[in-house]
Amino acid sequence: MNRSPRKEREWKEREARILEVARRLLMEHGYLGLKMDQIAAEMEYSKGTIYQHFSSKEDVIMELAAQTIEKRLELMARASEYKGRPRERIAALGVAVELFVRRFADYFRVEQIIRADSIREKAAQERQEKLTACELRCMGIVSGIVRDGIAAGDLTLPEFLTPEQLTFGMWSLSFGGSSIIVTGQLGELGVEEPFQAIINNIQMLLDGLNWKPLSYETDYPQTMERIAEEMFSDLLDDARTP
Amino acid sequence: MNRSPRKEREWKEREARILEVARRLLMEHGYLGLKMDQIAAEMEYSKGTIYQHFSSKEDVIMELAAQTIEKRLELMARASEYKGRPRERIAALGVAVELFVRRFADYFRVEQIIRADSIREKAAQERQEKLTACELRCMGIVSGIVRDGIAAGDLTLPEFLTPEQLTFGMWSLSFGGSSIIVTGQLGELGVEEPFQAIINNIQMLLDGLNWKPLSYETDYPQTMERIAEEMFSDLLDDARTP
DNA sequence: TCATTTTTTGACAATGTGTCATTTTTGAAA
DNA sequence: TTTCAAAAATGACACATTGTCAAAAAATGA
Repeated sequence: MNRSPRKEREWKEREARILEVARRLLMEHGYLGLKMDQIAAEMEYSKGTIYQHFSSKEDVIMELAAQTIEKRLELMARASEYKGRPRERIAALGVAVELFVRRFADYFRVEQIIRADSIREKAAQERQEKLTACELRCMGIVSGIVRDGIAAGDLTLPEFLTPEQLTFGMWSLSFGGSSIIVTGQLGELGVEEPFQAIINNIQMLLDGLNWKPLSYETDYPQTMERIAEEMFSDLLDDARTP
Repeated sequence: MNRSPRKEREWKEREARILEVARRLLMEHGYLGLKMDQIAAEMEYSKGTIYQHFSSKEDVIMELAAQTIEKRLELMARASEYKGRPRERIAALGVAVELFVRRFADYFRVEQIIRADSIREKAAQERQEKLTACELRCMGIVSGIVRDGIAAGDLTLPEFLTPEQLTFGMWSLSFGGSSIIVTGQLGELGVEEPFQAIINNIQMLLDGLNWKPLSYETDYPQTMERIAEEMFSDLLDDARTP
């Protein structure tokens, strides 16, 4: 349909700007408060033009979500490259995911929104698939490391737990915890340092499975500190002391 | 404002019917597909009457959510009464929550929806507080049992994990896992028996913390089976074999 | 320069929420 | 049984927002 040398670039730039504005407005006013008219106004384009890029408001949000997951996938992929024993690589993933949630809290809130029904359905097919594929690859990275651990002889799973089920467990802990954190209602509950709590709970889970080296045999906090500095220095700055 | 002997009963009955219809429509068509007009039509009342009970669509959903949490609190409170060692009582909570999610999957999806932004804000103040209070009491039940475990000498938490943080961990695992299950996209990921997986992961977590009796010292699956039959026979029927 | 194609625009139809003046029902006193 | 004021129910309406599309404007290139 479309062909153009530099037109293509301009088109992409504009799409990026739409998403930028949309993300800001979404964070400011929430799902119900995001208005297509307002996006158009802030962009100094008309609504019709926005609809040239996206088929609906939900479609915009879906694309924001896709960006989210891609960002996380990127960080996780980076972390999984860490040279070390499998359990240390899991710790590296922990660093990645924590940094992701802290540094891109807005991204995460978008993920929350699209999980609530209906929104997914109204988005373009293509975007949905992109998103599902990304999620799958994220899971794949984790369960790959679990299998590496088994192969290395560091981990023997009980017969009632498959690698996918363990992955699901860590995923649930991380996702559920982050959801609760981001949604707010945590302050009143007296949970200190919730991010650290997620990581510590995962450590205890892995200890329970006797995944070597155990948490008291290795200084994982130090390892994670090092990983953060070595692999994610670009994202670090103030995220450590909020 | 209102006073009436049997009027009051009729009012409550109608409110219950509104919620019943709303819940069904919400489950059928999702958040965006829930129309106040349609609720009115199915009720054979006019829209204005619905608005006498609820200030907005979001307010209706919020009340559905409050029912959700109340239901869960009820089941959890029942489970916590189990006469046994603290870790067994945690297992009882596991039974309760699993039954809750399976038996009241629709309730849970509502909880999902209200976590996505904005909806909360548009609901009546009173309903919001009711909901937060319920959540707090749910957490309280769990951390109470954790403290009982410590007091009984069955559990010694490492200095880096408070009872609230452990509670937060189990909560995240359970909530996150249930969210992922209910939202669907699980089939493609190759996770078998996800409910059992949640429970097993929690068991491994508690083993990692050395909470006695450890999972291989006691037949927890059998214990849970028994608890289900003794304490929750009214909810059991087909929930065991889906 | 001007004809043709592409892009942008914003008025508009469609849909839905929440309100409120008007109508209907209720129930107690006459 | 009739009467009438208070309470409850109604649905037309005002308003907001989405998504569309014919018309206007801009870009292209001969």
